[in-house]
Amino acid sequence: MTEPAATPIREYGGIEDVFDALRSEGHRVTTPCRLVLEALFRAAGPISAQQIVEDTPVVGFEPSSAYRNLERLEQLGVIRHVHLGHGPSLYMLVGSGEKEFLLCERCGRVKSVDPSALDPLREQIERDFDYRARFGHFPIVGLCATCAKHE
Amino acid sequence: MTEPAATPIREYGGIEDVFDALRSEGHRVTTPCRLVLEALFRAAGPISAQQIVEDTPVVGFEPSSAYRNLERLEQLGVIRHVHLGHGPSLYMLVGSGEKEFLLCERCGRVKSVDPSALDPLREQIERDFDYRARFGHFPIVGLCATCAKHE
DNA sequence: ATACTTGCAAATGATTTGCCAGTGT
DNA sequence: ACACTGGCAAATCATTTGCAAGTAT
Repeated sequence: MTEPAATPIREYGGIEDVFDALRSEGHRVTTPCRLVLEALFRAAGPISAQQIVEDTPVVGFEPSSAYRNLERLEQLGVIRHVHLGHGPSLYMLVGSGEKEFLLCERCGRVKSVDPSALDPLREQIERDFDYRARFGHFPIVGLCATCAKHE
Repeated sequence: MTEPAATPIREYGGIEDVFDALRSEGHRVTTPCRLVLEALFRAAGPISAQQIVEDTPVVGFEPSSAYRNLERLEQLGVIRHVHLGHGPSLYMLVGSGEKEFLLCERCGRVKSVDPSALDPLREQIERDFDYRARFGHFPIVGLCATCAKHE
């Protein structure tokens, strides 16, 4: 692994701040760490570890390194992941608008909503079942309007 | 695979009816098919393919056969499965009280509830998001009362 | 300098598939 | 009889781990 980063990501803003924050907390900002974060900054939405590696044309950038960095960054609260049905975990940056998800298990479409939009639901679940529901890690799964009609 | 079935399951009632139903629809009731169904009839709750094989001391009963039969039986509507967080799919008989689930992602505890208990929730989700939520295949995930306190 | 990280290969866990032999109807 | 199934081995997919070599601080 000797190539420079694929693209300077400066224009997305913020990534250097993440590097600084990591360093100031005593963590090392290594090449794979940077590549993972750059891919996540580049991404339009939640992406898999495999996508992160594929979207990064740097020889020697290994899935295992991506996973190790994803785990570390998640523990540090920089990123998080969601399980959308079957399929791999999808990772995203924390902070850029916390979201919770509704997944259509027929067409796979994902609706991202503001947690506050689900608060009434959460309250009802809390009241009825004494559970604090969270839909940011595992989404609400069902059928979207379109697919519900086709059933 | 030449051994007789591990245990006669007659006392659980109903399994012979399932065999008859399968045969009358032109499906073959083979040894692995019986073993899978027997394990599911025996089980207290949803169990994994691995548990099914482990709970069945019949040499030559292979995971692949268990999976093939689980898939078939599911397509026939005899069984279904749920994804409880990480970990393998858990299979159960259909009909013996349809349930939907709430999973505590901290302690792993699962609460099974009658679908009707979630209908108000479903209505709210339908109203607010135009989604028909179903929690029988993917549960509601969050924190149970106990774990919510410890957070 | 040195502890933390990596690259790479091999292991893991859940599940699937290929293929030919076996069996339920 | 014969198509549907099974056993078994190997493949797949997502992810993890072991370990010696590399590197960020």
